[in-house]
Amino acid sequence: MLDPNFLRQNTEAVASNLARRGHHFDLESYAAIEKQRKQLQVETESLQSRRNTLAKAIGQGKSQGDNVDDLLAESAEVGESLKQKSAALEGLQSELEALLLNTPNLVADAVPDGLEEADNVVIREVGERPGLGFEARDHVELGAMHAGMDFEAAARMSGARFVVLRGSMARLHRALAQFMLDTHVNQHGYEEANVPFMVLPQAMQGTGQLPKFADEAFEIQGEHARFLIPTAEVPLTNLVADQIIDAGELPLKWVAHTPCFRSEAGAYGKDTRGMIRQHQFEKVELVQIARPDQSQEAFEQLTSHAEAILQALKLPYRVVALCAGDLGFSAQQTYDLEVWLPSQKTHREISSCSHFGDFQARRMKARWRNPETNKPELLHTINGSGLAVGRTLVAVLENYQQRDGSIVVPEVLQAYLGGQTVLSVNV
RNA sequence: GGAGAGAUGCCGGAGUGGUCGAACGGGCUCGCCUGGAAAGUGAGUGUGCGGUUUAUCCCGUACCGAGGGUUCGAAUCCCUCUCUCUCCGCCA
Repeated sequence: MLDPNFLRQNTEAVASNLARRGHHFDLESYAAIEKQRKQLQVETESLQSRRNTLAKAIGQGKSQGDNVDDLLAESAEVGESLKQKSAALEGLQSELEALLLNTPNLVADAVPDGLEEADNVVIREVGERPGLGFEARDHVELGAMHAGMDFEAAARMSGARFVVLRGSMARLHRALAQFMLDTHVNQHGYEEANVPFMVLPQAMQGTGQLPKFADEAFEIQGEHARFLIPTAEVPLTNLVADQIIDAGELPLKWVAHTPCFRSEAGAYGKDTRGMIRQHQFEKVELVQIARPDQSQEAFEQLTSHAEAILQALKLPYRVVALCAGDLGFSAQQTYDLEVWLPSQKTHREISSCSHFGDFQARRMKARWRNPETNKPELLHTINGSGLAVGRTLVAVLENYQQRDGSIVVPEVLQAYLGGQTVLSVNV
């Protein structure tokens, strides 16, 4: 959520910033609502003030045996008009809140201009593409050769966009997740967390998935509304919701391995083949909660932590700075990490690292106590995939495939597979 | 699933209709004391929103788990919900 105060005082600057990402902020209707709100709030509060004064006087008068009929009469009048004013005010305030909840974050200055994917800027390219010397098979084909990916069985029980992994594919998938967790915990100083996979609507609102993107998440039927998490960002970031964190504890660095559930509404016909876009996938997620003056550095650092996994796996990738129009709703700045897929002869997103500034923190009421002011101030939140496990599996299979379809096990994973160095087709 | 108890400020814990933003204790901050420290001692110590100012100050308002109600007036009374704890049952 944007700072309402800042918005009030810099409305046009906000509107032109949001225009960078292609969001139209309706200046006129905002100004109209805001003007009414101000007037109504002043009126309401002065009525409340009058009511409090009267109530006090009535109490005192009664205790002294005075006649308080006049005061009671006025109080009844005040109560009546207060009822109307406050109802009107409430309506306006929720209108304003709805507007704010549906307004995306401001775009950081460093973000490149542009409205489409084509305007994204490649910042660096790392690693060497494998010289296979033969036509690359895609992961679906490789999975089939290893009898390790059963899309049909998954479809029978769960419908489209699911997969059953078996044997070496399941084990390789698990090894990847374990390796990522261990690396972030042991090398990068993150605390491992195991979190709920279902959350209440307010948690989804805190990180920005609600109210605007309800149709992209799975909602649980039941007594209470709950959502399957679309990413561990939601439970991890919400760890600081409604909290005031001591300065000494910052930055908080969390990592969690969770399933992620996405309805992929609006993605019909896109990536229908294979494991690239599923309703359920696994991800190792990094989250940092930082003080504002250190958040930019934390963002760059977190990105490098995600990159470290790709580097350790010796997967070729590139870092892309998303242009303003391609930024997610809550993000002020985002780097995507895209891994090279030989079968598609292109880079595909395998991680997205974003800086949210205080946008999520304001929604969550996540604050820290600034020792300089001794006041609670909003935190900054940062997160990124480190990495998407399913897509990493795809990348490993495709980049490490041999002519006969066997897969060389990346060195760092061998310990997780009992020392195995190759996954052969005929086993 | 059944029975009961509870939810108050950074923490503990009072408060059962008015002068309660909330006693008291602890903690913390700033002083005093001291060669320094402990002990002692004095003062201070919530947040959101709005107005004003915009560096503060100040004023108003709201907040005692959440939402609704009764009342001139609610932390205090009533209703609903959520969460926590204890006992029983069930269960991975």
